[in-house]
Amino acid sequence: MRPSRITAADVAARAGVSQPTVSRVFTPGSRVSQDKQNKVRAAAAELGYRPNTLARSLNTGKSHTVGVVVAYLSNPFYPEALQKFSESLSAHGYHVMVFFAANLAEEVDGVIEDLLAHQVDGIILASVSLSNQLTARLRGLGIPFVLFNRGQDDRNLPLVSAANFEGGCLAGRFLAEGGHRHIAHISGWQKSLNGRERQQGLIAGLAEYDIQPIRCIDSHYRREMAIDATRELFAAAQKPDAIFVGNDHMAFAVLETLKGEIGVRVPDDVSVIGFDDVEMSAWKTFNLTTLRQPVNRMVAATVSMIINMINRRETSIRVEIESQLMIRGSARIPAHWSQQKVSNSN
Amino acid sequence: MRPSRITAADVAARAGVSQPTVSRVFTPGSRVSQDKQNKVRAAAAELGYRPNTLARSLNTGKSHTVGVVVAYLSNPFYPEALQKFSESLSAHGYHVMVFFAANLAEEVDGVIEDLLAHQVDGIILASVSLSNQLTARLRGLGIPFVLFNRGQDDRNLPLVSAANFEGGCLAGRFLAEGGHRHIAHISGWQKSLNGRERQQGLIAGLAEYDIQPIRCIDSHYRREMAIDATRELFAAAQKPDAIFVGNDHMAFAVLETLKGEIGVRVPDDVSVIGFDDVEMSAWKTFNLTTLRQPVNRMVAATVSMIINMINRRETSIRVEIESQLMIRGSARIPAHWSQQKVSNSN
DNA sequence: TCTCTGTTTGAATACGCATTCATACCCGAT
DNA sequence: ATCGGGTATGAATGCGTATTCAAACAGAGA
Repeated sequence: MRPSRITAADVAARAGVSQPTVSRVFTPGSRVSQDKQNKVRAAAAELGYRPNTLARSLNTGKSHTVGVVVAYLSNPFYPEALQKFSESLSAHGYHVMVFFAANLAEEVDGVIEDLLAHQVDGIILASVSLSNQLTARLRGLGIPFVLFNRGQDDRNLPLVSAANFEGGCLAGRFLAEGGHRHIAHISGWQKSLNGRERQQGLIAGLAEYDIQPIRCIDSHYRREMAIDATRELFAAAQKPDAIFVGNDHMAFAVLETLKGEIGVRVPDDVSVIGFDDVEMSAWKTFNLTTLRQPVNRMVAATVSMIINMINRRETSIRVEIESQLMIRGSARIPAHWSQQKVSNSN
Repeated sequence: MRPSRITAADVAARAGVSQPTVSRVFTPGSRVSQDKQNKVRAAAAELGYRPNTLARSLNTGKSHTVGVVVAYLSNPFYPEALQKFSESLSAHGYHVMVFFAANLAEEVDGVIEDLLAHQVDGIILASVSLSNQLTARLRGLGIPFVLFNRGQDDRNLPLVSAANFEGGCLAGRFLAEGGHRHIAHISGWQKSLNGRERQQGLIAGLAEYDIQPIRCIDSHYRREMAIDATRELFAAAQKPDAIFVGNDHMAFAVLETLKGEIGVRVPDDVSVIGFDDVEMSAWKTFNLTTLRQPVNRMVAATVSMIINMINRRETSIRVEIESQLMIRGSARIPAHWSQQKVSNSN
């Protein structure tokens, strides 16, 4: 009644060979005479045999499984990334075990323990932070992990992210050159490196024009908080003429609030710039000018990094991918900034 | 250098007991004297021991892993569902292995083979169809599976879905009573049962008022096709005064096209109703009247169904969950239809 | 014909744990 | 003191595969 009743031994008996021979037929790299190989394959096909991955993993010590931990999926950037992770890892012969963990340290730790018990070969942490204790533990166990889109203070941790600081700079310059002078920032979580770097980038970019942001509000990458922040900005005496938002997900909420509730025009009265360039940003409804995080490239880099680490091969440990400004309609376009092309090799 | 160097035998040695005793300590249901139990737990803690799930699975025959196959994540209904699946299954002690498979039969088959090799205990197919050959195979192997939100012609397959026909009816009645007479349908994929049932429901609902839809266009649940369909509808002589759209994801595209491109007002000129009630539907930008598919309840039903099947317990095989009309602002509200409450137990 | 490489192959074993089975043990009842 | 019934424990075994290791074999060169 159990699945996979038929074992290598069954196939061996049917094919008139030994079990190890069957094993070798299904193990790339092993040599078996063409004759026996045919017999084995025939017998396997007739019986519907598939090698039991669990047993295989048990004595190779490699599960060919990668754990992907993600905080949440309501920001559409992560579904996009998750799907690409799965597809890319599958193409490399790895299976994906997904876990969700909000950024509570205990929760993450529990999930990691779970993954360890499952003997995953590697772990990808998408937008999830790791306690120092846990990174030490993982290192001690020699199990590779990569942070995706979420740096930490420890600059030695393997990381793939966009060039957040430069992106922030770019946003700042673009807004400054667009003639804005009262620029606010609805920032990503300031306890995440991403959030801080983008903010610092904005400040640096504006500083080149001797501008300081009129206000920076930490909205934790959360939609509701971004809405509140928007209201707050426009309740103040000095209202902004531009808002740089920590990610697209919040930027949508900001746009909505500006147009639907506050009643200002975008970009005529207020310019808005986001960060991520998720698919929705290009929708006519939002038409959001934003800094692209090239998901495909980021995922590819992460996957190749983790696979290299699993195989104990040399690999770069930190990859920062240039983020490109996608100029659309939500922010005034400075005269001499040409509309940049959308790269197809995102 | 390998992960999880320490085994039950190591712990046993350290605690001065036998390996089976260690095993029993970590196997709920087994009895061990309090004395040894303490010693074992202490030793395990000191050594950082975790039972190796692979080895455990190998001889229990249960991997405590469920495969979740999903077609794509660009429709936000699926990320929501996926996250809930993962959380719910985790809470029940199961791990989730995700796979993506477009609806090409070969692709799905390959993925399933992969899952079988991994000895998953059960499979959830979210919006993915199964070839007859494959369902037979799975049945033969005795491995449970449940179709989620995607029925097939074979009415004996385990399925959880919303009441699509009734939902379609409801949409039809609501539009008819709202005074619309030129009602079009931008439908979901007509090769999926969902898509057909919703359409048939609409037709039946309208029939009660002696109305026939002026047009039904199959847009395959695809955004771009929905946009084209919208254009097509308004290029015709007889333009619709209401559109029922096969899911929210397409409805957003329809709204966008109506307002931004065709230049009609919603709901003044045209009413729009969607299906799903994804989170975005409640955003002020869309404010979409739609038929709710209660994700939480659907996921809970699916999970309990699959777990019952895994444990060879009695379980209902088909669950159809009532879909509730969420009245918002994208469709004219008939006089005597009261604003329905949003159930919190979604 | 004989020896010597090089290739196939099977017997034995290990991977880490759960599970039978039999033994040792304990306490109360006789 | 003896016995019975229940519990706690360890030795042995098996899950399905990959991997030594040695034996069997084939062919080449002498």
